[in-house]
Amino acid sequence: MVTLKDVAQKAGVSEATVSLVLNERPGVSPKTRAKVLALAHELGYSPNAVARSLAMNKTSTIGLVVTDIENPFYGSLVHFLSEHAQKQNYSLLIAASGDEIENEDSIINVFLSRQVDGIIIVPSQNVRTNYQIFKMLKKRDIPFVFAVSYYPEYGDAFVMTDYRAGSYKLTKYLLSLGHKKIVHLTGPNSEAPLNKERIRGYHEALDECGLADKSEIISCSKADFFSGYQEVKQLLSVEKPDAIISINDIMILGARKAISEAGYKVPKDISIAGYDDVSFASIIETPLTTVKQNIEEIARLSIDLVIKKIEDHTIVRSRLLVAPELILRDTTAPHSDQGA
Amino acid sequence: MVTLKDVAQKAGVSEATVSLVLNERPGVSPKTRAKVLALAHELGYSPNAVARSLAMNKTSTIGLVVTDIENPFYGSLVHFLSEHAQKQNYSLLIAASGDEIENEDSIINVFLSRQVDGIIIVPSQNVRTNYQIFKMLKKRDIPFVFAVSYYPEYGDAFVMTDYRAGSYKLTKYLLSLGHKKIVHLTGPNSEAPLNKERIRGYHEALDECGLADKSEIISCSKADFFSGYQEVKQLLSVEKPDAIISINDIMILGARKAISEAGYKVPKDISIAGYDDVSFASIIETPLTTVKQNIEEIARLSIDLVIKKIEDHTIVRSRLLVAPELILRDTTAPHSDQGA
DNA sequence: TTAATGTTTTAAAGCGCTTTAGATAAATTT
DNA sequence: AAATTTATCTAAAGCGCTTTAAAACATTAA
Repeated sequence: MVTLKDVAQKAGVSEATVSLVLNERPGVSPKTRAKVLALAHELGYSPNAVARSLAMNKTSTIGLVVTDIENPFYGSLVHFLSEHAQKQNYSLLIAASGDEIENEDSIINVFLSRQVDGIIIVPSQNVRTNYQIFKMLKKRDIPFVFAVSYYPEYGDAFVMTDYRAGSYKLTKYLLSLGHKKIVHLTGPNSEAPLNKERIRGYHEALDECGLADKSEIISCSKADFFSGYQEVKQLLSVEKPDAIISINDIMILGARKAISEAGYKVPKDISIAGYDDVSFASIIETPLTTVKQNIEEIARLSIDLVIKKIEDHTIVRSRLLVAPELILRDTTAPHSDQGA
Repeated sequence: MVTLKDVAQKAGVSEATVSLVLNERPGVSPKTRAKVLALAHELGYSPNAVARSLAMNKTSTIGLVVTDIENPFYGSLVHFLSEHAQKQNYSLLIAASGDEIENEDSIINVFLSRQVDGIIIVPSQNVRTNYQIFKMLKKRDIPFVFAVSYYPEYGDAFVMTDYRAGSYKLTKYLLSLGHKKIVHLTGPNSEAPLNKERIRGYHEALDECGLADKSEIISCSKADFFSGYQEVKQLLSVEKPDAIISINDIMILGARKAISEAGYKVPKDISIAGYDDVSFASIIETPLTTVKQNIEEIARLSIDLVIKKIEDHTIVRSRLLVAPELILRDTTAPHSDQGA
């Protein structure tokens, strides 16, 4: 392995000089600069970032703890986070928590040990009872930001979709189609921002139309396909709503399965809509009406925010909401009372 | 920040002793060991992995360069890689190449600069013309393994599905249903192992049934939904095959769209099958017959292999093929000649 | 009691870099 | 030509850890 020292010796200058050259710092003559550069190239010198980090007390590394990369939504998020981090010359240390709270904590500790400059957390949707770790991060002044979700009381930076607005828009749209009974499928922890804000938007829309009494929230034990299927199967055995919406795209596909099995057609008998607009939403047989989260924007803002916090340590609070977009496809149709 | 030195001073011992204790090395009395441990805990000492790496010339970090995490298949792979790396006390530095060859190279260089202990490469499917980087890795004796795909001439370690076997099984199955004309949709670079081996399996199965002359490969410009749609639309305007298979699940959904638009029913008129068994394959309206890759196994073997290479530098070659599994769902049915 | 052996402990060097303060050389001013 | 100023360069310390070789101490054997 060729080190800075080697370059210095070959070039007949001090290590300090080589360091200055390689970091494009002023105070070295064009002549020596050229000589050093040539030699470095010739020897195939590649700086040792570990040594550099130790000396500078900065690793140019961001730690990313993410619940579940398997989920295409998070996969996409990781993709854009990686892309933007690279652009800014940061590397990403990534670890999947598998949606387990304890894993989150231990991953964060590993990150700290590895001296990451900042941390991006895509938190588990499970219920957390112990917030020690975030208090600690704050006390130790480690820059961290929440992406996609967050804990309202802890951390003063997050980036996520304006869930309220998304659900509001979607519900309004369904109401405009003449639907009255719109059932909202939600995840297990209805206090999680991911669920709560969506429900808020839903309620606001209903209220505005004087349909508050039609509100029906069904809380699924897990926010997955099977859970959506089961809950809707159960639901349909007692009543037939006009429409069903959900906090993600996957659960609503489970719902659709139950709907088909019950002998109803989508969207003729029941309109359905998802949330997220994951990759498959547009390519399935009946493309899904859904609310698209601008994942790339969330990723970009998250990276920028954490870097900002790293570089000027003075940021107070920034809570960024990214506007969602209503994507109309084929699973929603006017209520059968209204003409098609 | 509390350092090893702080702990040493408080405990009234040397830094060397503290180091021995913290690394659970012999040669220190139980008494001092206890004292040091207690103090370390009390002070909230957390070792600085960067300093450690520099001293030991080992980072316990694996660099992962992956084409496209957005693709649920790779997302899932990354998930399991992360999980297994954590279990073995390695961290993962991840970067997405966005399927661009040049990015792959520059990412690898960043990894080298960061002194990763080894590299896992999930290569782009684009055609590579310059293999310098792999030669360099080899020359510098950097452990690296290819996952999911590989370059036959470069690198002596890879882990991937036995694509040949998967396509063979699937084709055999379709033949057993009475189909004769089975069209195979493949990606742009038919020399990439990902495509080549699949085609081999397909041909072997046809040959065995004396149907070699029925073989038809359609090469799509990109291995995505739209490309699958277009090629099959074109195909159906001239002939109607018995079945269509593909190198992944996404393209075959494109194909299905074209099939529907042409007025055919799946699977009554045309059977279709994908490859990969990505998450959505089972939850769409008509669940997809496909070949499941054992992603978790691929991930586990990749991590184990690279770590093995890191720890005992003597491995020669290991080319691991993971068995795929045929998943029968609802998009395949007997040929209409045969009774249902 | 001394020598020999074994156990614990530590001083010091080193990992590859950055940075600071001072040395040296060159350019400018009087 | 000497005195300043300015531009280049470098010695040395330091980042937080590991490791080696030797020192210090305790134990056992002779």
